[in-house]
Amino acid sequence: MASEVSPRRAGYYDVQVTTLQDVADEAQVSRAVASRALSGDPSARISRETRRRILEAADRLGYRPNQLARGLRTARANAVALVVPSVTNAVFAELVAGVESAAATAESAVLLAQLGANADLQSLVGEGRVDGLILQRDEVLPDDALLRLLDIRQPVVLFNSTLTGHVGSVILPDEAAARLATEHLVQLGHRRIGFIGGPSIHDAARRRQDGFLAAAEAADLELSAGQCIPGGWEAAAGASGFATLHASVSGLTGIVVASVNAALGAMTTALRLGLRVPEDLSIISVHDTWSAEFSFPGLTVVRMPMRNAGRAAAQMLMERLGGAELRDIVVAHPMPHIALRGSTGPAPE
Amino acid sequence: MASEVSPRRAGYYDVQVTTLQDVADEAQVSRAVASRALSGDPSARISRETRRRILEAADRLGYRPNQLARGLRTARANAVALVVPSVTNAVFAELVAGVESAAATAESAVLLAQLGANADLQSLVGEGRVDGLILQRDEVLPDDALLRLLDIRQPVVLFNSTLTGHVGSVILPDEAAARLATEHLVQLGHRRIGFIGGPSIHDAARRRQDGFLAAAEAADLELSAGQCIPGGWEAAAGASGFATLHASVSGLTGIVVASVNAALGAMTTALRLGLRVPEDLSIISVHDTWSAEFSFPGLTVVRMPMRNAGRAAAQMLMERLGGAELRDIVVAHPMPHIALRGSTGPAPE
DNA sequence: TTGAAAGCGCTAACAG
DNA sequence: CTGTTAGCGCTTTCAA
Repeated sequence: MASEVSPRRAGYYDVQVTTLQDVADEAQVSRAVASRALSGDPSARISRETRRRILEAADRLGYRPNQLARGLRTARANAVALVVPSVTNAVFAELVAGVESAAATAESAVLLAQLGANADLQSLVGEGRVDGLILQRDEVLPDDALLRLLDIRQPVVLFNSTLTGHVGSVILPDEAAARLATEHLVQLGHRRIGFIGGPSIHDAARRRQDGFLAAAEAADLELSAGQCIPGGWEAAAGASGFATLHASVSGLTGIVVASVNAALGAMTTALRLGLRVPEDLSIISVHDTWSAEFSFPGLTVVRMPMRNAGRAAAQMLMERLGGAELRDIVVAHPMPHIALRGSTGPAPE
Repeated sequence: MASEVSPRRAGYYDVQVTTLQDVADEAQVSRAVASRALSGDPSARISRETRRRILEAADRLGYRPNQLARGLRTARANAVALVVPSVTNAVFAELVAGVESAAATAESAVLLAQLGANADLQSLVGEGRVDGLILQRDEVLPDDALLRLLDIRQPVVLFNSTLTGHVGSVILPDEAAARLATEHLVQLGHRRIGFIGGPSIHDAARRRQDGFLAAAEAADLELSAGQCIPGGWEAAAGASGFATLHASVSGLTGIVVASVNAALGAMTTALRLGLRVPEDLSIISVHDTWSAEFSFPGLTVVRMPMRNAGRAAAQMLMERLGGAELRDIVVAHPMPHIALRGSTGPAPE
């Protein structure tokens, strides 16, 4: 009874897969009915028996819809792209997980991509492979260049950046996180606290600096020039940032670093300079990764709701594809909270 | 003169993009000619003047080919997937770069994906989005399950695994790397050297263990039971591996760890146990990452030709798509070599 | 409840 | 050298 999977014409088209037609043949119905039955749309009126036959046939033949054909027909790729500066950055592990979980709910695939030097979203998004994207800007692209980059037909959700002229951002509670980090050191008795920020181009970096400054002011800390400096997100930036800080400001007993990779770089530099952590110097940072857990000493960090932010970003994008408008939202749940490890301790003396 | 970009029918198809037809209209030629001119195929005989007009029109209209339509027509997605256990693992940074560079040469896109618990290559590859894939197996999937997973129509290049019943692997010089690492410790005077391997399920782990054992034998080291143990690729595995090793074997002055993340976990555990690195214990590992550079002490590692291996994998896959056969190859260029950092030093006494 | 037909954007065979 | 035509696999009217 089971009919053969139809052989395709030879020639340019020789990838033989089970098509909808094969399923329809097997179930003795037309393509149209098979399509409706498999779409899962409950409003499609199909007899119980026919639907069963079709589903069985599809199952027996191992049918998978061709997403290229489907996408061509419906003008929907059923995929979104998650674009980050560097996919191998452990900071993104939970972000990716959040995005994937929300996308899976909407039966959309997630394509990961890096925002390389030859940043060209057009080639990614302009060729129909994705319906929209979630983008984390990198350290170097200035606002106007980013805005030009975003001048595409597809919706874009910015991850942890707001941009004048663009609506659709998912923002983390950066200010609160940096404040919390600073307060932690203050509570441990630190009075001379330095701050190594993110790339000054990045608004998240500004928010974290604001958080540091607010907490410093609230605690009545005096900040000398050069005690609060810009840096970057990566280890090298943290390393050179700490070297600068150490050379220009004396007597620091604690530092807040805007991001975890930079903090690891800063801590290593401090240790190499002969400082003891946390006896001489406490270090705390924002974001959690396995590398913070497995550094020595373990790095105390403020955990951010990365997973939920990723989920929110994907959800908002999906809703946009369903017709809703993009908005700017803050994901503050769960609130930033401290993962206490070994890099912070009481201020010396 | 410039004609309007044609408005599409309203309805389900309302994504308005510039199509080939628009370019053809603008250049006053047929779609077919426009297609040939834009394909870049030099054997397509088109008058210089016509080609110029078409290229200009495409440029003026910002034409981008719809890859879904193209893929549907040619049965080629012009994309390959790179599937790894965890995209955020820094070990893959160079692998990704290598794959992307080779894919770019073939004008193929690279889609990154994680081999999650719900490992289902079918949904990735069976729906026409990619022409083939490069796969790095994870720690848990046994051979037979992997083989079943690979039972797909599209070609698969395995990264650093060989598998009976599957041809098409790109292998690193694991044995040489582990041997080199061990020899490095021997040259520093170490005689009691432990080994924390990868997941025993993984043939790369076996090769690295073989390298360790070969070097140990060549140097006439005596190995007591439990001195060479299986572990895993990640930090937690290295941490517990070291704890086991430390508890069961006394007097070790050096350890070789099969992979860098695990080595960082092992080193941290050693430091937390009060051992000094490298004064009491030297640690060396295979693979390089920024985290090895920025650990304290810096982790001495054996660098592997990850970038070239990635490039080779992608190249082989592209050639397969062009009709060639898959093979099993070893990428040993540049040869494994040591990046000397602070975690290794002369044996104590 | 089902089927016939059209067509998404593109490329390749073939004819002119 | 250029145009006509057909059709990749799918979904969605529209008519039966």
